[in-house]
Amino acid sequence: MRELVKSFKALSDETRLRILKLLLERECCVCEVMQALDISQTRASRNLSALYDAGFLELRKEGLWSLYSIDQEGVKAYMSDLIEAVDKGLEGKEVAALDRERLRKAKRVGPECVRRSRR
Amino acid sequence: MRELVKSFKALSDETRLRILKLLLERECCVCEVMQALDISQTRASRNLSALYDAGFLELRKEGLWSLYSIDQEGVKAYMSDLIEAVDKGLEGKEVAALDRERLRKAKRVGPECVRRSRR
DNA sequence: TCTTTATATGCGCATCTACGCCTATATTCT
DNA sequence: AGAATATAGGCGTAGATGCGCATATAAAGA
Repeated sequence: MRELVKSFKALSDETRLRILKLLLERECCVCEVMQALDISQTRASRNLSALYDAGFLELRKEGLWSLYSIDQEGVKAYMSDLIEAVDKGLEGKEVAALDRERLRKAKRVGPECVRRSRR
Repeated sequence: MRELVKSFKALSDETRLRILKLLLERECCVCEVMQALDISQTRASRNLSALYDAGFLELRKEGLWSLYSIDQEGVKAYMSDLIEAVDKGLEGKEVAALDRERLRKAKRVGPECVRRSRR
């Protein structure tokens, strides 16, 4: 689950999505990214790193260039994590002690948790 | 694309993922969510709203309760957006003027964009 | 009507995030 | 070696985010 949060964080930024869009076309160096998206070098570099750290990109060094490209395996892993998570209800059960019927019968029409948590 | 960023933002929080996990089990009121996840009322309410605003939840009022549940249609829409986005390279082309070969031939071995953007 | 209870929200604060500026590092060319 | 260039990273800051506290609102029930 923690892994999923990390992936979603990496994807919840317009600049990074634009970078992904660009890299879906083809492998690019930082310079090309900054040109194509008309953003600063720092910004391009930082966001590429972020996507890399999240496992969405591959990095290949060639001379002065850092060539980034989509990491097919990483994306595949993300997609299958996502699908599996939904499939099995995001791992384990969170419900546990939850039982609305029981609470209803226990006199109170609903849990008076607010009050309890206040004092 | 903007819509996707919004969705990813909503999903990039552990509390909200736990809420989704819970709601995959069954519909819950705010009280139940705060109990099951052992979080404050404010926190439960705010995060439920966030998921609702992002289109992942449905809301049904019954007496004093706000009953939240997974919005099947919303999730479906998200998944298809996601898949379609990847499929068509996240809408439109970003590459445009990008041409590494051209740049290579233009004397410079690589774009000297850093320098250019500095002054 | 008065009380209880569930939920939502304004305010303030601590923290996180994105990014610009500047500089260090590394590689290549002369 | 010295110069040019591509990239990364430190530092500072503005803005976003998460959340607790207190309170407003609304729906029942007594």
